[in-house]
Amino acid sequence: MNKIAFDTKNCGTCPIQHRAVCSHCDSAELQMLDSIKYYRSYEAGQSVLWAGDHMEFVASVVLGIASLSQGMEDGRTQMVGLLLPSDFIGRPGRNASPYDVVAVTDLTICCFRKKPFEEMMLKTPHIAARLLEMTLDELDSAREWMLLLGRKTAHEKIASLLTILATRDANLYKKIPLDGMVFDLPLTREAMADYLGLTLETVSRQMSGLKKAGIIQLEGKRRVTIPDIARLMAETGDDMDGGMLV
Amino acid sequence: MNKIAFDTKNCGTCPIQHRAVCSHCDSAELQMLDSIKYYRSYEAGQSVLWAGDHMEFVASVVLGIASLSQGMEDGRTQMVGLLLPSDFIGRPGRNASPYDVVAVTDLTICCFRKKPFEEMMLKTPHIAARLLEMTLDELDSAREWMLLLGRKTAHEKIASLLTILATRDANLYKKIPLDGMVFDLPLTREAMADYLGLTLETVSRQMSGLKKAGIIQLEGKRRVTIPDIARLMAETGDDMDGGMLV
DNA sequence: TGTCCGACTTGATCCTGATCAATGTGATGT
DNA sequence: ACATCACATTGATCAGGATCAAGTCGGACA
Repeated sequence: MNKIAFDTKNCGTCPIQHRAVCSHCDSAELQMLDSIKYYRSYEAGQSVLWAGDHMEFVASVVLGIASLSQGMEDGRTQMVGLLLPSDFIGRPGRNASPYDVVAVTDLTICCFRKKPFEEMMLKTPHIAARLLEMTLDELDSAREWMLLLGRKTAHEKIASLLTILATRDANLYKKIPLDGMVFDLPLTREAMADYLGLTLETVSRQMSGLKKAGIIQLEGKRRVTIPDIARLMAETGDDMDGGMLV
Repeated sequence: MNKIAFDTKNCGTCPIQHRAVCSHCDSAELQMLDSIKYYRSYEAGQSVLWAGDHMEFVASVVLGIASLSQGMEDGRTQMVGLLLPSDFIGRPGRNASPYDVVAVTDLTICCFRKKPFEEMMLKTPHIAARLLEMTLDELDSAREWMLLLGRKTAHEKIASLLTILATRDANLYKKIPLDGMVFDLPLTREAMADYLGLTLETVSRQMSGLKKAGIIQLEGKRRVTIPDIARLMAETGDDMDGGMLV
């Protein structure tokens, strides 16, 4: 998944988003980026963009989580992207978002005015290269997600999501994925359902099932303890060798 | 979907794959690409690459259709990509395919040796830009596909697939999508099922259903006639305004 | 001409997850 | 302390697709 490390040195006041687009920033580039950037913050549940909205910026997630969703007329919705700190919003050469972008948790993004950002991209090829790399990573995770949506059972879907969230949390805080780990679900049951292509009732039932089976413990609605991560991963249906293909 | 037009002028002996990676080829670039390329052909059903295989090339589809699939241990598989002429196979900076690549129809691809191709990419930024554009297009269609897998009924899935294949056929031969159009399904029922996250029996039943409803006509197993494309599209569940977001 | 085989169709039944409905829980504010 | 509200759980029932099991069709080949 090639995420940017959560590390503030080298990049001054706005580290994450700079390094998200550029891992070899020189000071001229930093200065350029600084001059075209501004921040926006949203509360959990707020909409950042509606599908079809004009976008005058591209942006990078600084703090919190955002989702991309596609909707159908009758109200059915499917989440198609989950954006974490350092992930990129928007697309060079596109003026409108084809997706709803929603703040899942409280969210801060760093926006870059589109026109100058695109000009800068033309002048600094390694920014384009970095974007290509990030986009290919996103494509890979979209394809993994397609397998989940098309072929996994509700049970496997939930186990997969918990594994993803747990692993992500472990990486974020630079812990090795550990048995006995505790973390807070950043998603409501409804958001989990949208992610997994299920109803929120099914999500709730499956969570209760995993709890009864002793695979997870729940404290309140959001706090999850995973006593034995291998046991959870055994429920995902995934290949266990897990060797990342480079 | 930003596909390359099926047009041979300007690009000599190997037009499609060159223009797939480069819409502004100059002769030095063409010469360079020529020197590192070779062709491979496969029969329908043959495997091009197994997941995990070492890849010494990147490639571009010249003729025919290939699929990317993910498998699970127990044999369940999900198609995650359908590659048409001009589509790109492989990823700069990656040595093994994470997917099974299979020739859906008879297939010819044009391979470029990976090392020199990557070196060339570094020297010619518009190739990287073109790859970024293509990758973003693929990401968009993957996300559309996720909505289909997660939220559409079997009925809507089939209608969507037929619409996609019909539209694609119409574009390929530069016909305006037309009522009364006839085309051959390039996919077996099983491949359709893998594409849609269904079983082949369900695919078959839904096809029969559409036929009984008079929305499509079937001659033999593969030849499809669509008397009224709007009527088919009404079954997809999709937004009808269809304005491509640029 | 027959038979063989793979691709497809159709039928009967089962089961997972959706739907509809009621209830529970905890945080917030008054 | 209580009302309120959003979020979550649980139950009862239903239905869309999966599964298991025969059959059909059409082309290749002896």
